[in-house]
Amino acid sequence: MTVSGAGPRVRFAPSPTGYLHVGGARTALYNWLFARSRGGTMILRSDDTDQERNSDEYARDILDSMRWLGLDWDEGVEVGGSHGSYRQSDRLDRYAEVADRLVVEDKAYESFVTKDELDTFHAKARSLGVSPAYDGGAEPDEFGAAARRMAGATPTIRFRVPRPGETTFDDIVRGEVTFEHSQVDDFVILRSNRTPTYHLASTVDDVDYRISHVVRGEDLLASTPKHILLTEAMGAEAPRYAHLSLLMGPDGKKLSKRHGHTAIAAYRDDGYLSAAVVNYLALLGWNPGEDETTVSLDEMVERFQLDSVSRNPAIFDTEKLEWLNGVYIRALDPVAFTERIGPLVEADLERPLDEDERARLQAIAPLIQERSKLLPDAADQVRFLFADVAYDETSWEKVMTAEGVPSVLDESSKRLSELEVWETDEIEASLRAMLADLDLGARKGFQPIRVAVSGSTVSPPLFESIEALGREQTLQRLAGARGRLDGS
RNA sequence: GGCCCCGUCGUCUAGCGGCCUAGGACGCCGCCCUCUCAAGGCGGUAGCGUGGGUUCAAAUCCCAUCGGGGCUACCA
Repeated sequence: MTVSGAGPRVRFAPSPTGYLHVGGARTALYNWLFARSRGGTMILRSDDTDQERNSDEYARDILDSMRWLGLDWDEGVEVGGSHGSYRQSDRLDRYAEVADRLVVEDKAYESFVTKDELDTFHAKARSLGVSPAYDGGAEPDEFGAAARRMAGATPTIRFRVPRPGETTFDDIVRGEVTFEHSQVDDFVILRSNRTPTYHLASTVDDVDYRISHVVRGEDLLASTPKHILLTEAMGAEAPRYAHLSLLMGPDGKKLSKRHGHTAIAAYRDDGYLSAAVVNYLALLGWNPGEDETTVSLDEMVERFQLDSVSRNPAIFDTEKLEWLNGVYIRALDPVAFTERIGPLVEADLERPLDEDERARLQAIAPLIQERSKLLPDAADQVRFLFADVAYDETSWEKVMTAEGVPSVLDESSKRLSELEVWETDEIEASLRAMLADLDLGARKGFQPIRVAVSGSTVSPPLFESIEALGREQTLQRLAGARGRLDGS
């Protein structure tokens, strides 16, 4: 029996300002693994306070991608929960209320300083080589703030960072980290349009929703003292933090579009299996132990340890992902595999497969299954079975111009036409007998047939392919190749 | 510039003072298997950024240095 509230409460809080990318997905995964391995609660929150950049399309994509990866959530967007809305845009009043209360308690104050003035302040500080923290002390004299206040301008609300002082916290993956308050600006918590900044909204939610562990990207490490200070100002106890290192591109730079796909959905669309993606993501910063590489979500849940997550930034390199995808494709049940590739084959052919074709596809499926790293690879490999032969010129040049090819085509055609049973074993026996009679090696003898039948030097195993193709088509293609030879 | 984080094969990582002649996986190379291509089997290539310490002993601890990254918004 599960006691409510016994385990940790974690949240994944993406902003719908972009697709769910691989870095975010890894953060989501680690949050999920932590919750699931500790009997905790996974919460999905939408940090949608940036009106300008939000979009429904992104919001949709994030949810779809999460579900595709198999990462579910117990509370949050679309599933609800006992804490009200899990969309920050629904809680704007709450954030303003907290900000106002902090002002009343003198833990925050109204500020009329403009962004430009502060930029100047920071630039000056930097040129002097000193820490650039703004503490509100210069207001209102040094700036035009007094005038603005008199003119009735709407202020921002800034948090009053206690000075002097420092904030230290014990990060679960990084260990003890300390920030001097002299490095922390009195930061804006409520904009002049009464809208909350990330720091306020995120912190208020973490407090209100009783988040016990904040697992997020390292880009937020330096913001953590702000969040802790805010939390304490609200009279709450700060959660434990775990900052995950960032994902890099192959060149060691921050991962971005120019390194290839960063959106999870793009991997799904390219024919990756979610199990492979999730497995690969898990490996980026965590190892299952026992020299193991291939692990299911269930196995990960069993072994996951947040404090053993790596501190090193990891480079996202798709080579290993591709290999893993191959592993998962091979592990698929043949029927399931056929069901996955069927639609891809039909899309490729731009027509539906009929009953007979489906059966033939199912028959060769196991053979192409072990030859596919990506699902669409499979469609490429079986195209010749359902469409007209398209000769690959390089392949043709390579094998069809050799001596003795005409006789191989003629002879194989003759023998196959005389075959009584159209089955792989019979086909192979007959063609091997032909090899012996013609005194040809397997390579020399079979490659022309392969090219004639499949159009390429690379194909699924020949005899099975011939069986799947059927006698009529096989003979027709053998003759077609023969004709092409004579014609050229 | 300032503050903070990080530094083991090309890549992801194991390692937490002697078990390290540094292990595994991907990649790459070779061999085997073989009707092509894969898959599979076997073998190989390649690394503790650098310099100082501490210690009988350091990849493991300390310092410095170099390198990479993050933050430094009325963006999240």
